[in-house]
Amino acid sequence: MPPCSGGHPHPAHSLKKQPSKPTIASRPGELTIDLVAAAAGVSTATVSRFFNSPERLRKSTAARVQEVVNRLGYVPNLLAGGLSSSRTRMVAAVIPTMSNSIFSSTIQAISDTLADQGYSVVLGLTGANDQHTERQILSIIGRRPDGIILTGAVPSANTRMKLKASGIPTIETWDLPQDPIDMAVGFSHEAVGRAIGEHILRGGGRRVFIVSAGGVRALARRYGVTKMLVENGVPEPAIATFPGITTFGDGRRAVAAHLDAGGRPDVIVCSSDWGAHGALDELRRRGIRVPADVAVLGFGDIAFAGELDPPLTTVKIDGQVIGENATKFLMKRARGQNVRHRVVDVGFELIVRASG
Amino acid sequence: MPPCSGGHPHPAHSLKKQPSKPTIASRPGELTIDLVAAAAGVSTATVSRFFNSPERLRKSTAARVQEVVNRLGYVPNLLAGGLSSSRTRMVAAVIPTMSNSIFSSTIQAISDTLADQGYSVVLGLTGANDQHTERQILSIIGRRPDGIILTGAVPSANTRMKLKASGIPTIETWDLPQDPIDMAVGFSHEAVGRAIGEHILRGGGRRVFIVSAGGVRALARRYGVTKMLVENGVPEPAIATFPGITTFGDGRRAVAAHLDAGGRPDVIVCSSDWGAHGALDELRRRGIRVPADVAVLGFGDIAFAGELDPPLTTVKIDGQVIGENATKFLMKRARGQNVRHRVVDVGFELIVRASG
DNA sequence: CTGTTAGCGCGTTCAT
DNA sequence: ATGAACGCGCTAACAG
Repeated sequence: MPPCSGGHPHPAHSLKKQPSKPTIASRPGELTIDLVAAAAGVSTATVSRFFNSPERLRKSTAARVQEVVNRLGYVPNLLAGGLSSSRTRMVAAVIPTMSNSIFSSTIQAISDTLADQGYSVVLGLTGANDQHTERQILSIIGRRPDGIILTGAVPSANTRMKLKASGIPTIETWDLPQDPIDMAVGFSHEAVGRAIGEHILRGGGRRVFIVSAGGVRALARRYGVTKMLVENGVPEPAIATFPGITTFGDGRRAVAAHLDAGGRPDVIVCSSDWGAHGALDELRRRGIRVPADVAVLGFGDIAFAGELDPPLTTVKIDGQVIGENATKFLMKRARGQNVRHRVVDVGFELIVRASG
Repeated sequence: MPPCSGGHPHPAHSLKKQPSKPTIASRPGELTIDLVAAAAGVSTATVSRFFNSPERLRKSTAARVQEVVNRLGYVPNLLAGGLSSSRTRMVAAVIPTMSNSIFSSTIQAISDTLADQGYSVVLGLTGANDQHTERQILSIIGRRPDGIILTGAVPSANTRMKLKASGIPTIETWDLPQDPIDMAVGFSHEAVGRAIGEHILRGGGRRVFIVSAGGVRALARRYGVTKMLVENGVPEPAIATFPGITTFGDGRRAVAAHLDAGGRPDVIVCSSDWGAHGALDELRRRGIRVPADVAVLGFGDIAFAGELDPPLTTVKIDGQVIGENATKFLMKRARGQNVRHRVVDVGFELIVRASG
């Protein structure tokens, strides 16, 4: 290490009291709009317009700016832009986890629709049991996104208030809350449950076994199924619950345990296709035929649900449509337009295949 | 609607020329640090310190600020904070897609490790074929994150330059680039291929069929396998390639087509466990025994690889460890420390199960 | 331990 | 069609 590596080693003897040799907070080399403007021989406003409303520049001016921007490799600081304009071109997506999330199609659709318009997605992962929802949402509000999309996470009353107070357009998805924070795009989980119940009734099933996740959404579906069955004289289903998403292993082990304990179901309802997949697998190993001996129903219509053996009967939710609707809401709001119908029911589809 | 709802309904008759009744860019109700400071009877700096270095405040002062913050529901504007401090407390994660991505464990780990420290993750989805990598990365650079983590995406030479020029710490993951942009955490795909090749040699396989994705990583693995086999007198494998991730359906159909075309492999190597899963399924339908008639190998060790029938032999990468190492790098850099070994090989593990 | 003050880089009036 | 100047909300010296 050299004893003296350049710069001003002895600032102590600087003359007088320089009123403001300002502290350099940013990296020294940082390229700013002023530098670009100077290099192009225009004002900063012109460079700003070049990026935000190029149509208002004379062609020749735009070309000149373009050239300098390319040559210098200037990338506008969106932080500063956002602070100045209070439009950050960010939307926040709050989901429980990354892993085999049923919500990935929604996030993907949001990102895809918004990327063209220069928007980015900030992720808020709350954990399977929503332990960290409040913290994540606070941190997100601090970033002042142009919109917040909640999917899967169920905010506490306190958090809901903070969201409302923030004034940030908020969209709850994958559900139809009784009292929306702001806007909502989803479907009724209870209605899904009822549809499954009706399907079971049509098939004449009577000994129903439900493998379910623990959240409020899965609970609503369970409730729909059970209500429909009980109201029609079918005995109340047996239930196994798991925290978080029902996995392949969960489905397999739940079925194994139930059978080993003497259960003889004629219908197995799983709260995810993963669980149903595991159930199918366990049944096959035991030589129990599907659907001859027992029907198996899933939820989600994952990519290969139709390619399983036998193909899986399940409920399909169009996560992409949910995402697209959510961004439509956001874009409207961004344009200052008022959204009339603040709740959209995208429905669902019971896809009957060979498994039940 | 009341005809006149307060405020200054007739600003036209304001006296003289107010030098600057500044335009209100932000929402009128926006709560700022100054308002909080005033309400607490302290200076803005004190409120700032309350959030960023509370230990430097007298307990009683902190309590007073705390009370006001709670009562008013103040959430600091991280945009302004980031602009001022040039630390945004954001890290960007660039990945191809959300859906059944092998990288989700890495992103999850990054988010989990960083959430405590107030960091958020911005997502850059580039598409399966990296069409939009450049645009996404530019938009990300504009947000001045404290770090950029590249996983799966393979930036063009041009984009690599922009990343370098940006001065933002950048970590390439899930690979060991010959010429890293900055830092890297990953493993050698070619080495994985060689390990698979060795495993095949040990098992005596000679008619190998490879179902592979199209990207450069999968290509490297394929190359490793092929080289190892050919160097040891095994005929060059047959190959079927698919763009993007190899899915369940891809695996199933590739195997079906290969068999229908007269292929009689004794080893099937898939570039994802999904593909291997599909292959297993197709083989079972055709009454071909695994591993007696043909061995099946996967890649990724997805959650239920060990629960398939038969359990799947595959290569396990610890995506979580990759994510943790990446954030370690970033945190070191954030503290201004220099990172000594800028490339970490996390290795991989060949997990031999019953399928081959 | 606390207050004062000068920018951070940009969008946005308001002139011209 | 372009320029000048202010301030978005906050952090970081520095002074006390």
